[in-house]
Amino acid sequence: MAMKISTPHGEKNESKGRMAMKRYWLVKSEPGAFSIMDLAAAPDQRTSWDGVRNYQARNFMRDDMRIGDEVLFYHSRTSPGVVGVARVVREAYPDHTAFDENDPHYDPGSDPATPRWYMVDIRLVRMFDHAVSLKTLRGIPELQAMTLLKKGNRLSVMPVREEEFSLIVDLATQTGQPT
DNA sequence: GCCAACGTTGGC
DNA sequence: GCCAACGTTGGC
Repeated sequence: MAMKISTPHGEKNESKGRMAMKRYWLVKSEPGAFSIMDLAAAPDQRTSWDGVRNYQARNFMRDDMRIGDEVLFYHSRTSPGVVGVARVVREAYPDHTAFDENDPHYDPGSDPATPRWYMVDIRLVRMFDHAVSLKTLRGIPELQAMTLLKKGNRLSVMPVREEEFSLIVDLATQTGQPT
């Protein structure tokens, strides 16, 4: 009997011996809570992306994020914009901060036997010399389909198209960037 | 600091 | 299952 392989998106990215397709993401953080400077200063320039308490964001991390995927690091609220790139270095595992009643993200509904919340680990790849501001992103026609730019969007972990990722990295590399 | 938009909760 | 109330996010 032949083994059937299916994934949430119907892609054969786990067939044996086949290279998995690399994906691109964007994660948000309020710099007051955890900034890209904090990531740069962390041991091994690495952190667990804990505290996500939104099911859609959790599903992206738990079901779709793979080691090697690249991640745009976005600062929200304070001078909002993309400030650098990170990489997924560990795939989803239970977010233990949900079990800690002293943690601000404690969730009494999540118990260790059946964890409700998951996190991945990311490592800094590069910090941009010049942030690509939200205002700049809004001015670029090719980026208008991004979830990030949708009105009222509050997702803190979201997929990004490869072309969007590349374009934003290119913008960060250009000089004379309006801020 | 304001407030619109959103996700979650809970009464019914 | 509906939906009003509530707490949170995040741009401005």
